[in-house]
Amino acid sequence: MARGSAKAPAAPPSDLDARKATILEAVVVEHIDTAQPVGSSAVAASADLQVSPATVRSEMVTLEREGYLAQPHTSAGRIPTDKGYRYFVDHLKSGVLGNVQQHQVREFFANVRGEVEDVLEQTSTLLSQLTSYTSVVVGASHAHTTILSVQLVNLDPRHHLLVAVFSDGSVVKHSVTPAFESSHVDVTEASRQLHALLIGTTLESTVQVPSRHDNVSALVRESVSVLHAEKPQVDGEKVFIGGSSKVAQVFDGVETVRQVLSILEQELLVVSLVQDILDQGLSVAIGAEHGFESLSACAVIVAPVTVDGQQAGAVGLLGPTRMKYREALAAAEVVSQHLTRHFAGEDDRG
Amino acid sequence: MARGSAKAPAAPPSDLDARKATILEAVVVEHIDTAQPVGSSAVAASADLQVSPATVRSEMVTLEREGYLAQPHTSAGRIPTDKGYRYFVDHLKSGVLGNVQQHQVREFFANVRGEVEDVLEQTSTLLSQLTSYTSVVVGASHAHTTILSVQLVNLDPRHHLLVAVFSDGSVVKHSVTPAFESSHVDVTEASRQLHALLIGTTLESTVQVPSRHDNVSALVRESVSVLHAEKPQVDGEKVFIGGSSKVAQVFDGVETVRQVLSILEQELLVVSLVQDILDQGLSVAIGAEHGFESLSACAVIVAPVTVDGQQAGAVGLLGPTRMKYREALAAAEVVSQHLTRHFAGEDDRG
DNA sequence: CGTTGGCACTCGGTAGAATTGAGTGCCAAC
DNA sequence: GTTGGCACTCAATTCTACCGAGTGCCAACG
Repeated sequence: MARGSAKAPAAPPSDLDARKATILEAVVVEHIDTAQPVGSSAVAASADLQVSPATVRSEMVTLEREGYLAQPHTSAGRIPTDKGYRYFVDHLKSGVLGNVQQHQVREFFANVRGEVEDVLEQTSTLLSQLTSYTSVVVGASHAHTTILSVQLVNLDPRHHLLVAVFSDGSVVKHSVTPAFESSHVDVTEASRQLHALLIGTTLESTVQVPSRHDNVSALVRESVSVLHAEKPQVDGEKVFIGGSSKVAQVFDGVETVRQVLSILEQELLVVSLVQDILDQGLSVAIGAEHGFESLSACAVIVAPVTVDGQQAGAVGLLGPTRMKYREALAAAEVVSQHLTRHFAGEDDRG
Repeated sequence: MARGSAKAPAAPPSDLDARKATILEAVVVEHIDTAQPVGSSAVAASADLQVSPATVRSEMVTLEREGYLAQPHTSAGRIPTDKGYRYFVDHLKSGVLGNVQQHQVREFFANVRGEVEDVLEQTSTLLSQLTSYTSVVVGASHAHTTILSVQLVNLDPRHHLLVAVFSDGSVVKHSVTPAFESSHVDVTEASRQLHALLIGTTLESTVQVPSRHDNVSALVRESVSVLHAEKPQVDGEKVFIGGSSKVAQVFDGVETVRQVLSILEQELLVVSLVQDILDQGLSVAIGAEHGFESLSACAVIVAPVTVDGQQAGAVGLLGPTRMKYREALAAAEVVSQHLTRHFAGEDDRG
């Protein structure tokens, strides 16, 4: 913004005139870099607007009154508020990844192979290394994928294992422990029936379960219900968190570190955090924009990963509100695209 | 030690006389409690030995000379060295868990159900809550368990999924992506052959793979090799880490926190750390006793979990060298026993 | 001889005072 | 509207003094 030689006063979509915008940007950039309050003279020097510190100062009072900047105390420089960061991010020209990092990403995706889970896990590590922030990779739900294979395996007379394979290559296992004992033959038969019953269905489709009262039917009923109960529980979503040690470098204050780690421990929270942000149509959530009280010192960047046009997962980055948005956004963007392409490629490779 | 009315000078297995031992113990206890250097008068007051601070002091110089204690600086109290902690731990009468916590553990194991992985994960959370330290639960390797079921599922013509179920209820999946395309029929046949070939074997046993050159045989060969390659890779060991946020509370110094988290991120390291300690026959590793440079500020407590007398996993706790050994040891002990019993119970429940 | 009280000494931690300096707000002048 | 000048503010730094916990040493004591 205001970087180009904008001649028309065609103000940016928001309500700041060009000069205020430039000043705000300068403050944000500088503060992200130094973590210090930034003063008028620094702004006057850095930005290419040819005005004196005094002028900058008077603009700053306005910016402060309007909530974009704050002063830790009188006689200190200004720091951006969450609103200030928000403006900055909204008006950010999408950055480009550094060459080294671009190379690193390409390298990674050229060589990565193996199970989806492994890829996602490694991706989270990659993303964290790229950015020095903690990364989050949320794996796709397989709610919509069809079942390719179901099998009931007999562990012991009243202890069986239901194993289902989905068309996206994911495997779900669940124990089935009915109150009655079953013979090997019964289990095999149940397995056969389950196979016939469930192949080609999704976890969302309803199936006609047998209502007879023999052991085999009971096994089948229990298996089906166990399998379908799986869905709302985890929705098949896996979370991979990379670089949680970065939290300790990037935040100051033990208490903040503890709180952030504590959230990261709870995978369900992380999933819903990421999903919330995506649902809001955002790619960045700053401070209180996500509903998490204890993450108010954080900014979260997310980028969806799509398969067949459907959102099937996401990558995210978590850092302090003064994180390097340009780089981090670029990294998340690039990685999510590569990931999307990776899965697409995998699907039609055969 | 020295707590009981020991009449004989039957010294403890190590080389400290009773009074030195008492003093050392007092210093350790106090320092664990307060995190401060402890002085001679404090020791004289706390321990039930009826001597003056001066005497304590003169003993302390000896203890320091012998490497059990250290002084942060002149005119400060003493701090235990790793050797001091070691002595303390070696002579620790095994403590008992608090009532509340005992109850909590019993409650937990009475109600816990579900897949092994879930149990282990929840156990790690439990253990961390019990102790306020970060916990580690290492899941059993299934190298020795037999294969109950093998299946090759056709995802697309050159993309298949090998799913194996083991007698311990674990499931392994692995993609098989041969260079050639295979029909559905071929895959089904290969699946059938694999089943016949592998059922009842372990990952360690060698099997006679067909040497013919048709597609099906090739599929079978590739599947078998892929499955057996699984073994050394991960050895089926899963790691669950609970309460990593505790790291931030329990250690001081951002750098330490970062280093510890950084280690915890690398699951393989954690596994080998735990295994190393167990292999040494220890239940506690203090400071440099485990080989990990960056964990020199830590103590690690481990307790094996056995199934059928075989070590099949372990639980662990990670804290600062000045951790509450008695409680933590008791917690690890109790939880590992419960876990052992849990798995035993599960096995013969049917 | 081991134990003890006494005592001088050390040195980190704290509290207060003085100082510095970055940065502001205001204002008069351009 | 912009600017230089200027008085003012206040966190951070430095310095000083001092306190006191704790030590090491020693002479005396049973």
